[in-house]
Amino acid sequence: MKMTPIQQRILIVDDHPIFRKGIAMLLEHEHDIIISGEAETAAQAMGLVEHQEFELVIADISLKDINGIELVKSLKALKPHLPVLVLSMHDESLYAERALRAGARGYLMKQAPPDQVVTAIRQVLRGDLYLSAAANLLMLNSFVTGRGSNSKSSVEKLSDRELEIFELLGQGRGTSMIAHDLRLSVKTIEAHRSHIKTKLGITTAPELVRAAVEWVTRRTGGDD
Amino acid sequence: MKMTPIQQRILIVDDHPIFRKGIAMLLEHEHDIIISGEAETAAQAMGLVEHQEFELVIADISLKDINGIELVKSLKALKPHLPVLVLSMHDESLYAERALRAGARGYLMKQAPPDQVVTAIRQVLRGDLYLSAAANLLMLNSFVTGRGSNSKSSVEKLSDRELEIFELLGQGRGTSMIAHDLRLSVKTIEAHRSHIKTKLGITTAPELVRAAVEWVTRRTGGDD
DNA sequence: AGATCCTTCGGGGTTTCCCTGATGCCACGA
DNA sequence: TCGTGGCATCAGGGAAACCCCGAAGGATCT
Repeated sequence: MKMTPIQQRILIVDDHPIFRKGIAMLLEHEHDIIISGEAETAAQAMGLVEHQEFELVIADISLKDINGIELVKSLKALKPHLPVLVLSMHDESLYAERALRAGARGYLMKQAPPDQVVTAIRQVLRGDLYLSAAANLLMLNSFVTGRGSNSKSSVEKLSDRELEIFELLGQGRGTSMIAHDLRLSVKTIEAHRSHIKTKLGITTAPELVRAAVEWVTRRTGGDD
Repeated sequence: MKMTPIQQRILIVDDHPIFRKGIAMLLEHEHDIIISGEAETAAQAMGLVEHQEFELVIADISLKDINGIELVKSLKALKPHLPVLVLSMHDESLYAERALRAGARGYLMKQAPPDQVVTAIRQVLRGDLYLSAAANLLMLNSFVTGRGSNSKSSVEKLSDRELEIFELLGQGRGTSMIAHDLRLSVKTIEAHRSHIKTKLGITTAPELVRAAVEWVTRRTGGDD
């Protein structure tokens, strides 16, 4: 019998098996923490959360079915007190802010050193917020300038849902495909497209796709 | 002393520490394989390869300093017989072809199941090529149709007119716009689009635009 | 309590997409 | 010289996407 009275059960949501292994390895020597669930998609994650108890969810931003931000919202709706730590692969303050607004309790980039990851997990488990240093600065910046103002890359002005659709457009997905992915009406996607165009000052459909593709490749294959 | 006569030394190049841990965990029980080097950037990797001996390099596509493809080329220049296994986040065809052309001996996506990763490592160590199933199909497509002389970026197969239209598509021009620009019938542009899609192995309209945009941005702001 | 987004859709008209041809043109080889 | 085949040009017609309207239920902020 050990001294550890309660083990903190964690659910990992990430579509990269190797990455999940990495987290597992990090927590190998933290005996009071145990990974008691893994999911590759948001849908799987929701299913697990419904039937099992967890003390923490670690979720990636980019999942296959839906955006990680949406997953955070869904989780909040189902289990308001279940803390979520959000991981993202390529920094960007954009997602940090959205993640916290959606109810996440922490935000961390995957480039973070291992000890920082453990720190973040412990901090969120304790009930605190965790923001990595880089995200921290950017958050401050965006609070000072007055919350979602203009000076940014104008993609900032998109809502969560709009951004999600913008990204899918940038991956070469068509309207009806996206509607199917998100289980929404084609009409809804059309409305979002229209709103995105307005916000970005774009007038034609092909220009919208071009902007989306360039934005996605800039953050996926880019240097920034 | 164990029976293992030679340990295969591996260098991992990836800017995500957690991911490197994940690979390490996968190879924990493969006693003839050892991770004897880790690097976060291409520059670091080159430094290590100069001073140490490795039997295999596992490299991510998206690094901080330069593209992983360029790293493969540099490694080939320095150690022509050192095999490289390339990992990538979530795209598929675009980089697989480039990676192999640059001299990589294998291509794998990070979504791959753990056992597939081990298989890939062993296969490349043995001297074989490794292509994941999804990449496989796309490569076959481009080799079979390309056969012999070219097998270039497959955009080479487009006729002059088709290439012209492809470029305009990549600039975000719509069908009717292009028709007007070139003083042609909309029907003609539609025919060209259709032919381009066939030649590039593309099935949907949005994918065509995405391919065109990526090609154009790579050509104007590009690397190779 | 009102204003303002966000998100979700429908109607209806216009445009684009896509499949199936069809017509000249030109080059290459049997 | 006569196919054969790629290239460029277009039409018809049905399906799908796009675009301009409107609208309703929520969330948030003032």
